[in-house]
Amino acid sequence: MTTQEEKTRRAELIAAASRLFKEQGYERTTVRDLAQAVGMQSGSLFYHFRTKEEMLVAVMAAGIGDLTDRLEEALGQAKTPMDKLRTVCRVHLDTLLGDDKGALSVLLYEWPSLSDKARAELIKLRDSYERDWQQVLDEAAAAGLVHEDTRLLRKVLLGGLHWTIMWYRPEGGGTPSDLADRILELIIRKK
Amino acid sequence: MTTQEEKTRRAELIAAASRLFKEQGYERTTVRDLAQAVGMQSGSLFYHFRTKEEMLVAVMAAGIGDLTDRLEEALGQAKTPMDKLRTVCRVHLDTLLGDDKGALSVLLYEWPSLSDKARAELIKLRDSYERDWQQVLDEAAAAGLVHEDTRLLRKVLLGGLHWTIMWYRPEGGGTPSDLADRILELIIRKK
Amino acid sequence: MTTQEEKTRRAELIAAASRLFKEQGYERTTVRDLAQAVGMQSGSLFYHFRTKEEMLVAVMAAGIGDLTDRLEEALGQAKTPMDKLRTVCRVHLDTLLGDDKGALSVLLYEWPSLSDKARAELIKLRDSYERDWQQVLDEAAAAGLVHEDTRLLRKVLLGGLHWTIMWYRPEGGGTPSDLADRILELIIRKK
Amino acid sequence: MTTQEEKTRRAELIAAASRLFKEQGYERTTVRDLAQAVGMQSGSLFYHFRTKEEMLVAVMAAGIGDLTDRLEEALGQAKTPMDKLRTVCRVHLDTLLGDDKGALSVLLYEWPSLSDKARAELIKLRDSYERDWQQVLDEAAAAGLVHEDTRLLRKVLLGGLHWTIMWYRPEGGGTPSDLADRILELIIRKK
DNA sequence: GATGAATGAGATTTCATTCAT
DNA sequence: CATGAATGAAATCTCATTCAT
Repeated sequence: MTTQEEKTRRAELIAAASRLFKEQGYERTTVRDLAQAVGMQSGSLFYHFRTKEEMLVAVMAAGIGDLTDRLEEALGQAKTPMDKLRTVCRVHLDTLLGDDKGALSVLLYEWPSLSDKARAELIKLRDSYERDWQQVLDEAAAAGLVHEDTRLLRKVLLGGLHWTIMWYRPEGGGTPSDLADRILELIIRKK
Repeated sequence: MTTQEEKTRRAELIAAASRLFKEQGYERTTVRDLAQAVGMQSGSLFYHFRTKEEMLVAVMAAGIGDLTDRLEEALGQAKTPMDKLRTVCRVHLDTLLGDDKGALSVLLYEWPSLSDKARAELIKLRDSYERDWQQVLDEAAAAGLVHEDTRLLRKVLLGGLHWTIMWYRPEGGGTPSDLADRILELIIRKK
Repeated sequence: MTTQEEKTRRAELIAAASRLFKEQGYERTTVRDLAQAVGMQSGSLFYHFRTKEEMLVAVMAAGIGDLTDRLEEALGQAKTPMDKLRTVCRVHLDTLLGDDKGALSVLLYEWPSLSDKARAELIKLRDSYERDWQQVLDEAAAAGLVHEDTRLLRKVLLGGLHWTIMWYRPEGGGTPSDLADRILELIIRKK
Repeated sequence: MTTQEEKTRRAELIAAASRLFKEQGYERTTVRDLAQAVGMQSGSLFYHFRTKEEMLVAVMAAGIGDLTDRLEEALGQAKTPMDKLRTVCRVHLDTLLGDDKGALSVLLYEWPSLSDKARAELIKLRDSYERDWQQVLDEAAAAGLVHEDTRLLRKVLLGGLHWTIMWYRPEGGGTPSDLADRILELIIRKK
């Protein structure tokens, strides 16, 4: 029960932090902003998290964990290399640009705000996500769908997708999935 | 003479700010850090710049201005669409990853730190740079070298290039120009 | 209880600020002075007041509010026009020159230190006090006690009273009430 | 010649300081404001005045000196006690409220900004002015025009006149001389 | 006489964090 | 679990003043 509520409160906090860190940036978001967003006093936050950075880490970990989960679930239903390729791109943009809290964009753009220690922890999670991507790209390359330098392709394509957050506007820009498909077109080799 | 020295001092300050903002981020760099880097007292900074943000803007304006200059000069010597394509990518990565002060990476990654007013000023400069890119991509598409959705391609390719700063390491990664060529390969259509 | 303590702490701060602003002037009083006077760190002040100016406004509002309260209470016990006339003068000088914290003299002499916004808020309070004066003077004029240009008289007499703070010395100067009576003599017509 | 120009420059500075100290207050006026108002750099001020306070003293001394001069000249032409009474009031308000630079109001309202040492110097000048007033009031009392407690009357009347600067507005308020006459009415005994 | 650059002390304010209740 | 108050270090910025040129 207590644990239940604890989980709830923590989750609320992480959701609020995601949103605020995304909107205003980590450094510019104060502990008071965070507390106010969930209706508590700033001192109370420190019952749930030991430091502000711990909140940032929690947001990021939730972001990357959630993303990986979504990806693996979606990949389970994709059969062909082409299907899988489409899936990785769509899931990435749906998560990044969809109207969820924004944990993924915090992960990307507040990376330099992390201390070295915190970074190490998160790198593992990120690597696991990128491993999934790597597999999909390798299969696609084997099928002649994309350039065979898949390690480079992974980094560049992910970079291109990440950057969409700087310019994508839902109004008149199509859905994130549409955009993912159009971007994929740019790097697909003719069959 | 006076103007000369003024330029020198201001330029020194901008160079130091570029470096520090890149290394530590804008928010985490204090005016004391900045002052110390050029050997003055923190109060003296404000003789040259009215606010810390004004320094950020100066760094960014210098970064994008310098980049545009370099690009236009280099494009003057490029003849074919393919040459031009290679040029825009190379100049971009040389500037971003080369061992200069890092003004360009500050421009990219501290964009959210700007006030709306400051942003407006810089958008003009950025647009001018992107217009050059657009022309090159349009020519390349006309020659069948790249996908014809050049507006999207511009954004995605630039995003991919921008992101290299997150993972590129000079040791064993080839030169920035090499990397530019390899990235270009990923989106070039067969001739 | 909490409210009680809150009130206490805030009141302490206002009292200290009254004294210091009176003694040294608003601009020359630092927040460190203020904090030290109540035994806290300078940063802690900003838990209670958002800015230094907010403290000035609080001092002034307390000063004028207190003065109006005293006046209205005292007027309740005055019967004749002459009694009332004596009352307004006495209350004014007792408050201004009496050994309370000095909020009223801060109100008078730091008026130009206020921002326009803050001033507007206080003008209402001041007007309410001057309305009480106006009534008393009007009654006195009707009774032939003072010159009938009561609006001018109000301003000039109040000015004369305000200015006493520049020269009144308790030692050998009589009490503030005595002084009030003597000043009143200067403008009384008919006995 | 040099002395001539020196005088000119100094006078310019004092005039500008009068105006700025009156408009913004002494503490809120920066040395840069002052310098800019006469078209020089802030460092150059210190050739003419050793400190900022020295400028304040110069403004005040000029203010009180000028006032005394005007008064003594005007008194020379006044014959009767009543004439003289009118003269002291008119000269005072003309100088205080007239559209000159405002040195007199600076004298009155920035008095607390002075260091003790500077104050001592100015007190002499002020006393000389008040002695002139005292004589006029004494004559007037002897003639039965005003209350015989002339020392108190001097202080209170001067206070009332000083305070006009807080509320007098040229538009629709009559001239300063008119106002002086009306104020005089308030304290004149029946003829 | 004047300037431009710098100084350096100090101002207000911010904010993550602590802790008694 | 939460609060309200406070801490204290540090941040940006201000400004009278100095001084070499």
